[in-house]
Amino acid sequence: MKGIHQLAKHLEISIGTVSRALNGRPDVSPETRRRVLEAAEQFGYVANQSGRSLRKGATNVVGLMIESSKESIDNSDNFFSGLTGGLQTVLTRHNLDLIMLPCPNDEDPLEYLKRMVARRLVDAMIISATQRVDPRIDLLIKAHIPFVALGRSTSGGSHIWIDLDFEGVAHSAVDRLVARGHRRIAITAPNSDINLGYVFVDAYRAALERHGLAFDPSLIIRAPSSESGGYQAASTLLTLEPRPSAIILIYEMMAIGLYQRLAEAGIIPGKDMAVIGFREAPRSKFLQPALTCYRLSLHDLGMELAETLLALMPEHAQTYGDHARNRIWPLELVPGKSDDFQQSS
Amino acid sequence: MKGIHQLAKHLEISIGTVSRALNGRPDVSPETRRRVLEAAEQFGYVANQSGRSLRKGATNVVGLMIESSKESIDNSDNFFSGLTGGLQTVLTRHNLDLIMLPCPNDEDPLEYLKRMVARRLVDAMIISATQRVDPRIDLLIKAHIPFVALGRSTSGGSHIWIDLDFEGVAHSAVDRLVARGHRRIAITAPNSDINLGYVFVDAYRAALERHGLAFDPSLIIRAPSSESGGYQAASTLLTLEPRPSAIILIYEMMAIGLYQRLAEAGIIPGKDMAVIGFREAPRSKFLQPALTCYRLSLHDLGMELAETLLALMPEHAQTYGDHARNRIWPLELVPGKSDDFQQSS
DNA sequence: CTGAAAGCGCTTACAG
DNA sequence: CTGAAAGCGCTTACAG
Repeated sequence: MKGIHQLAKHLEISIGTVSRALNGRPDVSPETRRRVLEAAEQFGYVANQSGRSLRKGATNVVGLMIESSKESIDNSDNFFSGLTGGLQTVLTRHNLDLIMLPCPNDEDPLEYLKRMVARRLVDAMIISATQRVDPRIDLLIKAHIPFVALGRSTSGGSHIWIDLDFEGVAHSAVDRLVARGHRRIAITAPNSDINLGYVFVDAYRAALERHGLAFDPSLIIRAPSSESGGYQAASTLLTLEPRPSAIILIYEMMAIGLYQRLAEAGIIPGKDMAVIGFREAPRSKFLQPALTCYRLSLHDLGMELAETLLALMPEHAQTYGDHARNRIWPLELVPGKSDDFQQSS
Repeated sequence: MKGIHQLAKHLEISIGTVSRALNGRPDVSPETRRRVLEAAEQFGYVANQSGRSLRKGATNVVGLMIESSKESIDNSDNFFSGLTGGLQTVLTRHNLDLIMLPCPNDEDPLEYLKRMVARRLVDAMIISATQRVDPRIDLLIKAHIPFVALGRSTSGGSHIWIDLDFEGVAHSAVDRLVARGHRRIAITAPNSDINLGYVFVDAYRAALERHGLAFDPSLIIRAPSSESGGYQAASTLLTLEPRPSAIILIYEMMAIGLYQRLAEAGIIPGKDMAVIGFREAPRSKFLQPALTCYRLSLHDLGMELAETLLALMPEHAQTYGDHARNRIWPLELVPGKSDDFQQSS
């Protein structure tokens, strides 16, 4: 005999009463509850999740899908460990556990997600690194699984998402550079179909237009979102004629490789070339000169993400109902020295 | 009606036969199997994990516990995304899924693990960042959960672990520096109770002894295992009298902050100070001068970890039985320029 | 080769 | 306030 039966037998009461006591039901005498709680603690009894889930039709687990094959994640500077902290702060309050579901590199993300959803391992889901066209969204909608997409997409439509304010960053960066006299401003863009690439490029274009600057497609430098990608991007940058006087990066780690490649060419960021990075990362502050970049609280973003997800879960909808909306997450400028370079035109 | 019943009804056969067909049992006619597989594919049917787990007494899920509060992990250069790839390569072959279990910062890791184990969310477990005294190990032994510890510990005893070859690195680094004439060699050590700190310091000490060099406790610089920790460590280093001519880092990201702090003091690694880093990281190669460090394949380590774990799981023990042993994982020297500095004594 | 039935460990109406 | 019983969705002896 094991599990709840064993505990019930030891206490000489029924398993129903044990269950009720453990689950905080009101219809249990204080004395019985005390005995049950005490015995459970003593024996380290915790309800078997499978039995519980099967009966309740819910797992009390929220999944965060991670695609480690996506370089944007593989290299991201602990984006997820920041995020999970915030998520858990909120989820824990409701006895929900967070698990991370890493999609194997050699498995199709859609198939992986399909499998996870069908198995009912989790009650709700967060997906990230949304693609321009992302069938995962259609799948989750069809499966009626509560979910929030971290990142916009052209897929889906009525689903809920939270995304970083790429437009705000693009406009802020372009404004800053234009104010310093720059007119040939390059940007990097991911060479994948990740949606943020489109958003960023479009916003950059709009910002240029606002300043009456012509859009030159050759100034969009496609490169992997990694340190090496930054190195590659700098190499490309150096071949452009006439050479741009400024560059905006879309991804935090690129600055590291870019600085290196520029140094090799004898070009000093902030002196000979204006550089604006993307998200502020622990590494950023050790770049010389300090990188101008944008700050966001991953913990707060994680909390918001959790609250938004809860708003979509029937059981918690009333508490978090007002969070069930799309949201653009702001980033705050952190001025550095890397864009000090003034262009005399 | 849902799940297997729905599928069985549609096919006009019993749920038992559907289950047998889906699970690849031999006692199903080829024609029936074909029909079942086809219908399952069409309807996207996948067995509910809770029902399955409850009946089988196994979840087919392996957990990897992550403590994001541990700075050694929080800052580690995507250590885990490398590892999970290797783990999944092996686990997928046996239809086991890997989930990552991030312990919330504000929860006691032991309590968290206890809860996860009691709930029977996973069949087996990998724990990492083992402490000198690590009650998680005793817990897992007592619970009879198959597990592998990534890292040694004084806890437990008969349990299975895999650990990096910190001794090998310490000896190799000291040998290299001594050969270049260095006699005052500092090392960094974590300021937590993580076991690798003890192993590393002991090996460093033994290596010094081997060369007839005196051990000076003031040359052990305690600092957080992060970029900032490297900065702090360099600050401490600069205050030591007489100043050490070489330093060995225990953690890959420290080099970044250390380089910065040394630069501020006008000290060039490889020229005025010999520096040897620990694990080779994507960032390392963008350090100037190139950091001498040690390489390991996280993917291979992940695979070995998975094979070792499988050896401990009753169902797979016969296939992987010979993997059920402790293992020191080797690292390979990657010579850079950061320790070129010769000390004329 | 297939079906009917038991039972994995829980939670929750229902009856008392 | 408590107990007895049903049933969540599966898998697997068992019988035929």
